[in-house]
Amino acid sequence: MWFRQDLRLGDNPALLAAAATGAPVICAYVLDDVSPGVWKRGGASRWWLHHSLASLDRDLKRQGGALTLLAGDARDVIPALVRKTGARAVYWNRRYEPWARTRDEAVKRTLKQGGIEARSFNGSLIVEPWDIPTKTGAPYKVFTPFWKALQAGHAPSEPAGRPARLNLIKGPHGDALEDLDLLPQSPDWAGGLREHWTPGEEAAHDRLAGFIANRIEAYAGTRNLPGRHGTSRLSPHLHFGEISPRQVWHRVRQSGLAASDGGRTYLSEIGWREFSYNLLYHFPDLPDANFQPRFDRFEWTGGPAQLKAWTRGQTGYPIVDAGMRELWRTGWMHNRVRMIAASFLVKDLFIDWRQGEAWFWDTLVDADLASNAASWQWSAGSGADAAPYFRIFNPVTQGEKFDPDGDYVRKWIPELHGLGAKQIHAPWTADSAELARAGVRLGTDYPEPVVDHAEARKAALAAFEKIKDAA
DNA sequence: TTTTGAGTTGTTCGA
DNA sequence: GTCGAACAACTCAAA
Repeated sequence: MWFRQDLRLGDNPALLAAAATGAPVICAYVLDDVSPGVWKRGGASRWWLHHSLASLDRDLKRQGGALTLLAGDARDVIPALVRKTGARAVYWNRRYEPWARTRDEAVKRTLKQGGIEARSFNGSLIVEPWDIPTKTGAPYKVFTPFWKALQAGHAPSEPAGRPARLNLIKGPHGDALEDLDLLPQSPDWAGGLREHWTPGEEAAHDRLAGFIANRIEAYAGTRNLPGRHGTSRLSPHLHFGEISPRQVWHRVRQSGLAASDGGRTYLSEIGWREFSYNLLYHFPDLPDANFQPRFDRFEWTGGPAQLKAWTRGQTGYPIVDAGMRELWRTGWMHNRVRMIAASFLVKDLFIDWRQGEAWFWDTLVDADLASNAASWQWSAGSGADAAPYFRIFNPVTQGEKFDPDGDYVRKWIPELHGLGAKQIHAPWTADSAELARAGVRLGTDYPEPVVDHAEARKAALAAFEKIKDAA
């Protein structure tokens, strides 16, 4: 059993099939930093992976097995492991990243040439991207019809539990987890991650249960409020396959809330994950190239200084900076704020969305090639079914609307703590007495805005106008 | 083949 | 303060 991004024992099709053979099963994980090229896993994601592997190894040991850890190009490592162990078959759950598809096909070919059975399964998606075409056979490019078709024709079957009889044996000694170098050493910047997250299958189910018990009913409204704990925070668990979308779907149904506003809205977010994978599969350039080629002519005039202000949370727009600091500290950012921060990078700072995509890739614990690429292209306006060009978020209005008391900003930008709700999203509008009372020296404790949003908006509209004709 | 209806998440302006 | 319209035109998906 070759584990990849399916780090769970429950509802794991490849593991179930391996168990069903009755043969002894060796469990392996390969840290392959070679095959992904530029899309090698980022720092925050590596931290998560470390702990998720540790968790899976503990679970396997309880069943008499263990996880064999190996590093290197899976095209070499997997066949070598087969030779060493005398394995007769290798089972795994599919991945959809372009580099992973190429790699896995090669592994499969090599194994089959050697007379080894190689089987892959669907362990990550409700519907395989090739199983949900439009009536003309083309892939869906618009979310709503895609989601309708999925619900009508591809509702997932009941999730399976853990294999009832699993004959695990220990494989050869591989690398020690510590030697895979997944954790930051000097400096150890993972303190905020440890505070906020517990990787692993059990924690994933706890998160989901807590969400369904306490938050899903009000989700349609509270999901937009970054100062409240209104979302499920399941994204990293889903990314690593500690829980399957099918399990999520059925837990929500079992709760009886699937048809409520909150339940429907939440399940549609699972739908967006599916849609992103559908796009990535059919358009493998999605992470690297504008889906709409006319965006190739867009003039990205923002430079390194602006990018630095954005990544450090020093743009002078509190809602943007709060989000960027939450990301840096916890490896996660609230979805509403992701949209605001993305809109700001692209439409206020005129920086190519791919730079934002790369930053998120490195800093998010839930960094996922499909979701990250599809969402950045959506925000930039360059994607399939993207936001209309005139949809430019106003960071002040958004802050006032979705963080009305300023709690979220105060949490992540302590230097603005003394400002009231009226000024906290636009500190430059406070008069000098108010600033003095709050103990804020603008330009010293907290930056002046790096750009004037009203001007930037006009410039963005003009820039979009320029690339409008001739698609 | 042609037609028709629709398309995640917003902002601004003027009445 | 509130509300509706304008912001473009295009592409997608299905009838």
